[in-house]
Amino acid sequence: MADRPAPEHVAAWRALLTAHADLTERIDGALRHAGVIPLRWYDALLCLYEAPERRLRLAEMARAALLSRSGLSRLVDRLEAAGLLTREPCEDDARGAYAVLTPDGLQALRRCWKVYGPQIEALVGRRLTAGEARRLRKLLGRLLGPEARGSRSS
Amino acid sequence: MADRPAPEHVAAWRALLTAHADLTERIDGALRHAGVIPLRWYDALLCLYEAPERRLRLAEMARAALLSRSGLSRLVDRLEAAGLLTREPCEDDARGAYAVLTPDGLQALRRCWKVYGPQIEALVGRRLTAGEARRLRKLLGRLLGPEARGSRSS
DNA sequence: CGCAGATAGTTGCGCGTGCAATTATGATGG
DNA sequence: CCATCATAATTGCACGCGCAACTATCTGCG
Repeated sequence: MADRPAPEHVAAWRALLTAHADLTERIDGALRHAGVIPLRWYDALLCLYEAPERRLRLAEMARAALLSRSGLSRLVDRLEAAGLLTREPCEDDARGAYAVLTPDGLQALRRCWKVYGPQIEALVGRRLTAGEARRLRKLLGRLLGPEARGSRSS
Repeated sequence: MADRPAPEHVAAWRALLTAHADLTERIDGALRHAGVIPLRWYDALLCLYEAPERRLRLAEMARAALLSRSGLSRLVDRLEAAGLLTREPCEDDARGAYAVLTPDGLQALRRCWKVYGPQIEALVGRRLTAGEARRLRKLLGRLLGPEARGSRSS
C-alpha cells in the first residue's frame, strides 16, 4: 500500500527536475538574448518541420509539442500572427484544421537553430560523451513506457 | 563556430524535455486528483523541511526551489495565506526575511508525500532498477556542472 | 431522416511566472 | 556624517498555461 520509493529513485527524479529547470532556463535565456524565437515556438515549428508535408492536425501537434489543446490553440494563434505558419482547413473533416509551416517559419527555425544547436553542444555535448548521452536517452525513454503496467498482467 | 551538437546529444536533450513534461503532468495530476498540495508547493515546503531549523532566507529558498525571486515571493504569499509557513523578520538584516515551516505545513507535506511517494514509485521505481536510477542521477548531475568551461582552454 | 453522443477546435476565466521598476536597508568612501 | 552603490524583497505588468464550457461537425442507431 505504502509503496515507498527507494531513495535512489527519488534522487533520480529530483535530479530530473533540477536539470530540466536549469537547462531550460539557460537555453531560453540564450535564445531571448539572441533575439530568436523561444524554445516553445521552436519545438512547435519543429514538429511541423518533421511532419510529412510540413503540416499537422492541431491535435497531433498538441501531443507532439507537449501542450494542452487550448495551449496549442493560442500558440498557433501567435505563430500564425507572426507569419510562421498558417491554418488550413481539413478537407475530410470540416471540424479540423491543419497547421502548415510557412517559408518564414522555416527560416525562423533555422535562425533559432544557430543559437539552439550551440547551446545544446555547450550544455550537453561538452558534459557527456556520445555513449553517455545514448545511455541517458535510453534511461529517460524508459520513464515514458507503456504505463509500466507490469503491475499485474503477467 | 558552428558548434553543431552530435545527434546523440540532441536526442538526450529532447528525451529530457519529453520525460519531464510527461512525468510532471502525471504526478501533478495525481496530486490534484487526491486533493493535496501541488508539486511546486511541495518542493518549496520540502526545502524548508530540509533546512536547519526549518527556515530559510527567501533568496536561498528561491534558489533551492528553482524559482525566480518574484515567483517565490508570490508563492510564499500563497503558502503563508494557507498557513503552511510564516514570514519572520531577520535580526541581522532588516531587509531580509525568513520563511519558516509551520506545523500545518509539515502536515501538508506528509499528506502530499502519501500520494507523491507512490507516484514516484510507480513512474520511476517500477521502471528503473536502483542501479539505473543511480546512473541516471549521475548523468543528470553532470549536466549542471560548473559551467563546463573547458570552453576553449585546450 | 433525425436525434444522441463523440470529437476538433476555440474561448472565458483565473492562476502562476518572469522581467523591470520600486522600496527599504546595509555597506563603502569622501 | 552624508552620498553612493549594492542587496533583499515586493509589486506592476503582461504573458502563457490548463480547465471547463462552448460551438461546430461527424458518427451511429432507431
